[in-house]
Amino acid sequence: MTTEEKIFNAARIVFQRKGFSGSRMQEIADEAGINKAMLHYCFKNKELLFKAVFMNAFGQLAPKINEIFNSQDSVFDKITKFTSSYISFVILNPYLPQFIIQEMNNNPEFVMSFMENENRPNPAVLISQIEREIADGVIKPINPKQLLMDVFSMTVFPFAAQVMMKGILQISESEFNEMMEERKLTIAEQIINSIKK
Amino acid sequence: MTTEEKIFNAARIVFQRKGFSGSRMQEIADEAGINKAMLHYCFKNKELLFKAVFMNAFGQLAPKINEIFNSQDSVFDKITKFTSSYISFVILNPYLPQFIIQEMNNNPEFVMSFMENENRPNPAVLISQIEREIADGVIKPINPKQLLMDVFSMTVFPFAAQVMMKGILQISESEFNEMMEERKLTIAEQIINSIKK
DNA sequence: ATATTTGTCAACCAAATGGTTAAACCAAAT
DNA sequence: ATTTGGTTTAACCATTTGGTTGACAAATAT
Repeated sequence: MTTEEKIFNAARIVFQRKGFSGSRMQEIADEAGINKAMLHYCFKNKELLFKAVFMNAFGQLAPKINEIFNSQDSVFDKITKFTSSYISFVILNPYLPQFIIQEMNNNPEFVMSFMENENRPNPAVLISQIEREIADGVIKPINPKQLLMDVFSMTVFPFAAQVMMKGILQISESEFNEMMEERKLTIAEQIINSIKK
Repeated sequence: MTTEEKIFNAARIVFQRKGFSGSRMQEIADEAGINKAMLHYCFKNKELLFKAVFMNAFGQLAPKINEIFNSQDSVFDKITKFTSSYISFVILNPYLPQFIIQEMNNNPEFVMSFMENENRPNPAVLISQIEREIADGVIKPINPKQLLMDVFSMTVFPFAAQVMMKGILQISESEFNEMMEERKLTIAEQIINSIKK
């Protein structure tokens, strides 16, 4: 593993746990097991290092989502594929959702700036498809954006609010993961049931 | 408005927007229109000021939730009341959910410590009630904790991930609020439909 | 072999930041 | 009028923190 990779991985761990302003360059250096000066040698400064980590995180998710959203599948299939593959991925990267949401809230303009490129999750195609399937009588008349919000909510929220949900529901790490595995199968079914005609 | 109140309100605004580590004492002082030394005169230090703000935020939500969860209503009525009154409240305090979730993630041990007292959202009663109604054949056999997760997800997520959802769905502040008003009525109906026998 | 570039570090620096202090201010009590 | 108590401030302090420098080692090229 190159030094740059060591730094990047360390930065990912620290930034995702503590956010941009809660993270210290020294802590990242320690985590990477190298000198603090190396951070600046490899990544210029904190902001650029953060940007690299954030865009990598986002860049892992967005294409996956777009691929599903823009495929030739039916709306029902897209919902099924999205929930299942999103949960599979995020179980392996449990800090990602909260990390992205947090930094977007704390620093909207900074984040939104590189939210414009073609790599952002773009549901435009899916939305028209939903409208078409409504017109065709396959789906009940609903607001497509509300449907998308439902899908994201049911899928992403448990991870984003993981600590809180564990606290409220009094469940352990492993119980939580079991519940998420279960959700992989149930969420889509439930949502589809509520919108199919 | 007393100085202490001015400080507290300023702190609430700044902390909720930028989180604990992203907030500066000077910025809070400026927002309150007073000298920085007053912060320390009134609230000793940053941590205690933050604690006051956080516990106030949490203290506004938890009792509301418990009141509904522990009432004499049916499960269906509880779901309806929760979603509707939660959304009404949070529309007026849109930064609250993300604030609470963020600080819980960034600082689990600190937050979990006062998650032990009687003031935390406690769904124990509701969970047994769900089990009873399942046994009685009113509700389909489901995992009660999954049901709670669904309710929280559908209700809280759009606010917690507000900035991201606005970005992805390309909606404005006012469109967002309209959607939330609509959700007040539809979410409960949708969830109830998916679990009623 | 030698020069040159690249990688790595200990020590250092300037700015930011949380926190303190001592004096001034002011209203109420004497 | 003077004292007294809490309130408010400007100036200051110690530490933390992001970032830099110059020396030195390890490759890489000539």
